[in-house]
Amino acid sequence: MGTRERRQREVAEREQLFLDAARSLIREDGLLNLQMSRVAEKCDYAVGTLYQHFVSKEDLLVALASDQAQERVDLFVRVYRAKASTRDRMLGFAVADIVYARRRPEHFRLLQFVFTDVIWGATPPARRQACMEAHAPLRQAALDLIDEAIGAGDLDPRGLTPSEICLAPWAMSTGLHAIVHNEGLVEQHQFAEPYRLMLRYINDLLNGLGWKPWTDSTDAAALDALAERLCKEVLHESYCA
Amino acid sequence: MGTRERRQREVAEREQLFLDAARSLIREDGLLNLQMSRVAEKCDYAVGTLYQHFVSKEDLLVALASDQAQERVDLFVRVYRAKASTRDRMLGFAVADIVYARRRPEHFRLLQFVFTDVIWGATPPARRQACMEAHAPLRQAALDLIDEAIGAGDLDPRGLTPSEICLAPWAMSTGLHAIVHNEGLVEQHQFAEPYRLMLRYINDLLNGLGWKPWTDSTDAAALDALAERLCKEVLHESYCA
DNA sequence: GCGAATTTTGAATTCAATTCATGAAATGAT
DNA sequence: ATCATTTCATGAATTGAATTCAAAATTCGC
Repeated sequence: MGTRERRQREVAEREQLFLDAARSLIREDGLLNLQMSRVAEKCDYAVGTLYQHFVSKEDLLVALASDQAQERVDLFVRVYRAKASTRDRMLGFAVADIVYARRRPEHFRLLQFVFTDVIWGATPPARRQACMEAHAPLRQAALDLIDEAIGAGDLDPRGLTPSEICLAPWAMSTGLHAIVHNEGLVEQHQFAEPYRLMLRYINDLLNGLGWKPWTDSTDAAALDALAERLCKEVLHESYCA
Repeated sequence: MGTRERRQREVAEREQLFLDAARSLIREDGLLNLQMSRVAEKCDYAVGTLYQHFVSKEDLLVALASDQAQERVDLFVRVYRAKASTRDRMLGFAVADIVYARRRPEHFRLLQFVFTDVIWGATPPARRQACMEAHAPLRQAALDLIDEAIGAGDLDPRGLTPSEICLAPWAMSTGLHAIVHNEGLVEQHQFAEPYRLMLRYINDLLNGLGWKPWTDSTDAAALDALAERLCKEVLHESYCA
């Protein structure tokens, strides 16, 4: 009978409603001021109902991070499938992140917060697992591309596993997002265009890793053009938003 | 009269007492379980007294992060002053961080947490300022070294400012610390020796940035030897602890 | 030693997260 | 359709930790 399924769907819809409400409240008042009762109120449900979906505030935050991951994954997959060299596509992942960071400025701040051990450690294992799984395709896309590059002879792993190679740009972009999304750090040091720098650094890193073809990092125009092209053709979005 | 100064010193000592107590409680029970009343209790003071030093829990955490920075700064300064090529010293900063991360495993987790905008945003401006200043020498050491390298012809900035060059390894190491110090990420992907990888990535990055002399990243033994040497001679610490 | 000023104290307050007794709605057997 | 049963939604009440603040203790200047 379809009754159970309908109910299941309604519950899923309500969960999405809560997540959207939380996201919108975070945009308005910041993560700092998010209150569970406000989330419930905004959806015209009692707090108890909210707690049937998320056993704690941490649970809600991690669920939200997982939910938002899908959109980022979609961008990564499009880059992975793009018609371009392995190297351009690797850089393209960074471009995808730049686009995504602009579209959802709160996302990386949320990610940074939930991956803090204070929050992560207070989150139920099942939810953590789901969050890891929601993000896994990002890594997988990078790993697949690395495999492809090795297979095509574009990249000599020189003793590293694909997973280890993947870690390098991952760390670089994680670190940059963390630095950029922190008021106080940027405002103090005033990096003109941190994300433009990110592309250059990753390009340098890929050169250092020996990913062919070697590409001149000095040629900012060429990097911009590549980013531009990927944004337009692959992500259907303008680069300088 | 020395009365005021004595009192001032007593207050400073007590502040240190609180910070040490907080650090020790965090080591025992984790950041998640830190309670202001416990910190006060552990020092045999009333909570109110604790609140004369730190206006909020966030304030205490940021103060703790600032306090711990000094030790890390000392390591950086020793590396900066070491007798070694500019390039070896740049890598040496990473070695210093590795040593420091081993000595104070909680430090990077705390840093990651306090630089979260939830915590940072709830911290009084004066304390934030102090925290930035406590960390500034790390950056300064790197900047000085970069200037020296450019001056000595070891490094062609190729259009980047020293500050921008500095950002690259900074982001890389920030990102790696964040990934490494997060249970769940490492445990899942099982990177054998993440910090050994860090040296290699930074080495690759320096190659990519064109920092001379070009150094073979494949030669793990050479990197280990350098790390070993720096640990022993400069940091007076064994590398494989 | 004495009153004013400063500091310390910890019980009381606050405030958001979380629980749970209650009643409402859905289900399903008769 | 009716009633017993289970399941679900509710929001007032509870909890627990951060924070406050009036009273007590201490220090200071004379």
